[in-house]
Amino acid sequence: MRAENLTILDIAKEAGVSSATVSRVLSKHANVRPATIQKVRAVVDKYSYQPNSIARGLLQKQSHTLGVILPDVKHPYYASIFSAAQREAAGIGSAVQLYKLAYNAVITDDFVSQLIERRLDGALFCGGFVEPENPRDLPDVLSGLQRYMPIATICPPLAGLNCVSIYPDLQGGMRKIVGHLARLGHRRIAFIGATRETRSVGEREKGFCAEAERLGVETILHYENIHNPAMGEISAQKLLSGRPSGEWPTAVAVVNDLMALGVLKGLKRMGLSVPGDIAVAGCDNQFFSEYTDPPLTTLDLNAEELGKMAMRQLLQAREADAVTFAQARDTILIIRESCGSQPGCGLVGDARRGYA
Amino acid sequence: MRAENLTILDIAKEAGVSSATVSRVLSKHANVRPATIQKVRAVVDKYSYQPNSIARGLLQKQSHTLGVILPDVKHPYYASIFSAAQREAAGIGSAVQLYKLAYNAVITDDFVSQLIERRLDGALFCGGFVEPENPRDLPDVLSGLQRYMPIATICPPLAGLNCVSIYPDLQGGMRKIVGHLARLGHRRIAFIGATRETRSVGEREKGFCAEAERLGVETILHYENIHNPAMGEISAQKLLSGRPSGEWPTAVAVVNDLMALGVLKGLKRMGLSVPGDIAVAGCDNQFFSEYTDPPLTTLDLNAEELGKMAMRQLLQAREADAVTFAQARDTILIIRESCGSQPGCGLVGDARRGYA
DNA sequence: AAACATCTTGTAAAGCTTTTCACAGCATGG
DNA sequence: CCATGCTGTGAAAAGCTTTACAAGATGTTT
Repeated sequence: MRAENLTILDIAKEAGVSSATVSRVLSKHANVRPATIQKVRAVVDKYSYQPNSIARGLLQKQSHTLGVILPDVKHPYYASIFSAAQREAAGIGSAVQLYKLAYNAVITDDFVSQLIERRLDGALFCGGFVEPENPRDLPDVLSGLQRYMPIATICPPLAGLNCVSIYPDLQGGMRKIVGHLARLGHRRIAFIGATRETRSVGEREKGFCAEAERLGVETILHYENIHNPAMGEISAQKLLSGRPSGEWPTAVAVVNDLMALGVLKGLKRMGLSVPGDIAVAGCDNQFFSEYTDPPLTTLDLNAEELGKMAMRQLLQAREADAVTFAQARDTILIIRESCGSQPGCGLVGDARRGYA
Repeated sequence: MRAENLTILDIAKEAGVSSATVSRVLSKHANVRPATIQKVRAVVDKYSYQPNSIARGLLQKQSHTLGVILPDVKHPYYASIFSAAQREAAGIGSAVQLYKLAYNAVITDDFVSQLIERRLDGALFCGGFVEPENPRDLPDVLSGLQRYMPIATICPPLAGLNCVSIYPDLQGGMRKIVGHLARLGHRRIAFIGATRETRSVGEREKGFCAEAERLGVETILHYENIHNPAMGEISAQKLLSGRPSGEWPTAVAVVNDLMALGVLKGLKRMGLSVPGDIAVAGCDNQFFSEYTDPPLTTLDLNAEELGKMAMRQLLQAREADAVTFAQARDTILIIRESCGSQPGCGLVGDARRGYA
């Protein structure tokens, strides 16, 4: 367990050269005689010497480490983002660290201090804590962080903060879902959402309502403050038992697939068939969405692409000095069976998510 | 974007004290006059100075960073482990980094070098790459790493390697499943597994076969080399179409819930009902297992507990010098409906997995 | 053969903090 | 009043590497 304490000096001495030469051999090979390279290499290999990247980092003012701040890596959406971010960073030899922050947490100076102390090369924020509708002093806190490292968020741009911002076009996505349902003949559609104050839910609602109005479809909005399967089950029952069956929606658009999983179960438990009695649409296209009963029609947000792009931009932001970059990414409607089928509508697609 | 370059020296000068005093104020407060503390604090706050933990790490030979090596953080089992490890480490102010290695990869010296260069405080390995039945030089490579940092694995102890090793009692778990199925009257049970050479699959098989033999139950072993939902679907069809329907198993134990998801779909597609025609049991108790159709009877490995314990032991291993620690953790049979129900068997339990 | 360019290598500083040691000031006890 | 011990603070070293600069070696050109 005791750490080996070989330093570059030890190697240099044994090879009969200076530490500078060893360093040159180990890094760039620039202007060092082949014979010397060999000599040094031999000693390095003999002791399998590993340079200390902490010392290097201190000098170069780079930690080769990025921080990713998420509410819950067990949630498949965030897992996809994190995974993609990791791969992108690993591509240039950087590592990613996970920091967890409750979904609706306030980002405090104390939290930000952690990131600063570690002198990360960048921070990627993703979750409700970075997208409240009333930002309070959020931009201030993040601006403070930004004096030390570039930051990126996976949500629409925050007023008062110039940073990288990559996000799914949720408004457009919800319009696709409403359009799809309307085309199937639904005239009264419910939206089951969560924690209304976040932009990611707000955007959905906006797109949902806008398209519904455009098409003259009646809407019902239902909110819960947690969006997991269990709450989905409850919300389905609350939604229906709250009104006479004559006023029930004929279709439900759920804020995400996880919650939709529960909605499906809730409806089934009430003796309703999907899509026969009520159509259900989700959002996220998780790996399990293809295997629900019935298979879930959903919106693919391409979380991996979001994570990859956000990290890529973040890594580039180190170079450039102007780091304002905002981009909404398109979503894809995945039509399966939970809304009834509509062959030939031209929107069909499938992106099966795999495991290593 | 430009980094703020305030050092402890700047703070010391402005406060009219030495850097040593500032350091003392910032860390332990031991033996420094209240008036001085106040004076220093004021300056620190004024500039919101953040000490550079890289420099600290260099001196203390600690990075306050742990590495977790996984095949795929999108996989819910690994996500749970990672999440728990992160929480445990965060509890003492350490961060975790994710390193990805293909499930059946060979751990190379190059890979290990990454971890060593970063002088991590420990490494937690979890995945097929650390549990081959024929270890080749795996123990050697890991022993090399171990001279720099303690390591832990979430799999049974590897011959020739002394490290922390926390793992689910898969043998015992499979016995529970077989026992449950036998009690329900099944006399011919299939096991659908994957990548047979890994211990995690080997253990399952061993427990499966041992209990089946003990109870005089006939077994069918079926292997695929990938264990995802899609492959589950295929394997169900291969399993049945490969033999006359008179020789079909009446129950199937699947290596994990993910694959079981596909098995359920495959059986349904063949027009078979679960559990009516064939019973299905999974393994892992994922969040979605409660929401399949029918809800999946499965084995809870308590991945979070595994991750938490492994990380806890790993963190402790830094202190102690003897780091051999092996522990099999018990599993819980979660009885739902996919095997038919068996009320009053005394094994019922449920552990709903939540999201933040 | 001298002057100059190029290549190779070493010296030393820089990067930022923590910690050891020493010292000064002060109080306590004999 | 002196010896002793404690408290608070500073100077300096240590931790390990990279890099700017200088210098020596080698080769080329006139």
